[in-house]
Amino acid sequence: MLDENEQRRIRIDKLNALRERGIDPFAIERFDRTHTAAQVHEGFEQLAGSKVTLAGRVFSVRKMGKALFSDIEDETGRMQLHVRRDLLGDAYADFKSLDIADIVGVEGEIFRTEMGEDTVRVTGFTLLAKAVRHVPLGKKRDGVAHETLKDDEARQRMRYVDMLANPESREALIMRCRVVQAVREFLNARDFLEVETPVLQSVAGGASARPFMTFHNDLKLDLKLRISLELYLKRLIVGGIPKVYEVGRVFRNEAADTDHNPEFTLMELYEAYTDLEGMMDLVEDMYVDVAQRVIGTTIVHPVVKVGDKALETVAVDLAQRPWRRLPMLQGIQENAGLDRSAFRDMDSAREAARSVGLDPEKMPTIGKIIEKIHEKVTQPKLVQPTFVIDYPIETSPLAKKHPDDPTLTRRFEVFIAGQELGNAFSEINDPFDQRERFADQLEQTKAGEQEAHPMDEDFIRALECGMPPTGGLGVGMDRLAMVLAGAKSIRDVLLFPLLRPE
RNA sequence: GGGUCGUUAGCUCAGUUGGCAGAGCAGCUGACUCUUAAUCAGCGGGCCUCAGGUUCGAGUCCUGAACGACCCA
Repeated sequence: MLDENEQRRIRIDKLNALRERGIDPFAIERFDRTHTAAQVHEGFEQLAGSKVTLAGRVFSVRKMGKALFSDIEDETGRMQLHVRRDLLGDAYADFKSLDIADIVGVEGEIFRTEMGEDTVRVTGFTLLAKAVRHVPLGKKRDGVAHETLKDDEARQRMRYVDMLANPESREALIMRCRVVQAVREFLNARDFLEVETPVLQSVAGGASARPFMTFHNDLKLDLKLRISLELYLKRLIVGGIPKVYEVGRVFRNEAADTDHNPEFTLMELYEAYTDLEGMMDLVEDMYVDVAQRVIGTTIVHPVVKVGDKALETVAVDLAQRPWRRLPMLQGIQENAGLDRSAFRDMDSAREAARSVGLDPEKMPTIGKIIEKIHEKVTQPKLVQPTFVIDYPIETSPLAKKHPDDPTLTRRFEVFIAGQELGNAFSEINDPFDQRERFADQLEQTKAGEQEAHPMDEDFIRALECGMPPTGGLGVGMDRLAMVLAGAKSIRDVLLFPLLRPE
C-alpha cells in the first residue's frame, strides 16, 4: 500500500533532483563514524576543537537564513549541528532541503554554543539515505507534545516507525530481547546446555493446545508445528544430557489477545536428579537474577487487571523469598468457599462450576473443572509471586502422581500479577504410568476434548530406556518480559505480533 | 463465537440539529548567522475505511462488510 500523497511526491522530487546532479544517496555503501552522540557528550572536554564524524537521522532543522541548527539522532542520543553557508558554500542549500528522518553523515568540529549545548560545526555532510515517506517523529512546541505514531494497529504494522517515533516502545521491545539474553546467561552459568529440537513434528505434544498443520511434499507427510519443547528435551535427558534447555518459538492455533499470540517464545529446561522443589528454587533464583540483569532491581511493576476494565500497576519484590506455595484446592476453598467434597463426583463438580459462573459443558473431567475454577476465582488474586501446587491428574499427563493423593500431581504453576509465569513438574519417568496417562488423554479426546495430549509411542520407548528422576520447567518469555517491562499487552513486547494482512 | 467502541489531511485529533471539510504538528514559498523539538508572513494538501439505503441534501441517520481495540465465552 504505497499510498501516494503530496509529501511523498515532494520528497521523491528532491531525491530525483539530486540524482540528476549525479548525487545518489542510495549508491553510498559506507560511512565511517569516529564518534557517537553519547561519546561526544561524554568526552566533550577532550574533544572540543577537534574534528569528528557522526551519522544519524535528522530529527529537527531550525533554519535562520544563512545558518541553521539541526538535531540528528543516533542509537545513543541526540547531537546538535550548526550548519553555516559560509562554511559549506553551495552544499548549504542541500542541507536546507533535507527532510525529517533523512539519514546523514556529517563531519565537523566540536564546540559549545552560547547556550551551552555541545554542537558539531559542520564542514561537510553526506546524505546517506533519503526518507521518501513522512516519518512522524513528533514534536514539542510551547510545552505541548504533538503526537507521534500512536495508533495501535499502525504501530504494529509499521514497527520500524513505532520504534523511531516512540522511545518507550523501542525500550520495551529491547528489554524483551534482553530478558531472553539474561535467561540464557543465567542457565549457561549453571552449566545447562542449550539445544535445538524439531519445529516440524508428526506428534505435537507436551502441552494442551491445538497445533498448526502443514505438509511435507516429498515425504507426503502431514506435519504439525510444535506446541511445546517438552518431549524432545526429555529424550535428551534420557540420552545423557543432565541439564538441558531450549529457547524456541512454539505455535498454538488459538486466538490472539492481550496476553496470547499464536506464536510465542517458550523456554523449557530439564534437570536430572532434581524435583519440583528444585524447580521452585531455580525459578526464584532465575527471576531475581534476570530482573537484576535487565532492569537493575528485583522490584518490578507489572500491570494487573482490576475488576472489569481498570488496569493498575503494582509493586512486586521478587527477592522476597521464599514465594508463597498454595495448593490449588486450598486456593479454591479460600476464594470460592468450595471444599474437596464439592468435587467428589462429576455432578457435584459441574454444580460447583456453575456456582462460580462457569459453563461446565466443555469440561469433560473433574480435574478440568477444578483447574477452570482455579483460573476464575484464584488466579486473578495471585499478585505477589505464588507457586500453585497439586494440579489435577487429568490436566497434567506428564507430571508424576502425588504420593499422598492419586488424583493430584507433582506440578506447579507460578503466578505473578495474575499472570501464569511458569509451569513445572517432577517429570514422569515411569513408562507404564506415562502410557496410562496418554491412554487417558485419548479417552478425553473421544469425549470431545480438543486439547487433550496425543499418544507418543517413541517418547514412551525413550522412557523405557530409563530416564533419571527429573525436574522440568517451562516459562513464556513474552510473559516474563511483560512483567519486567510493566507492559499491558503481550504485543508491547513482541517485535512483530500476528496481524491480519492489510 | 457474542457484545461495546473506533476508522476524517502525512501524524494526532475536532466536526453542532442532517446544510460549503477544520485545527495543531509536518509540508511548500519568503524573511532571518547562537537556535533549543526556534521565530515571523503567506500557501497548498481530503475516495471523511468500503458497499448499499433513507433524504432535496449524509462525515453525521439506517443496513451490511473490512480492519483494529477492549470486554465476555
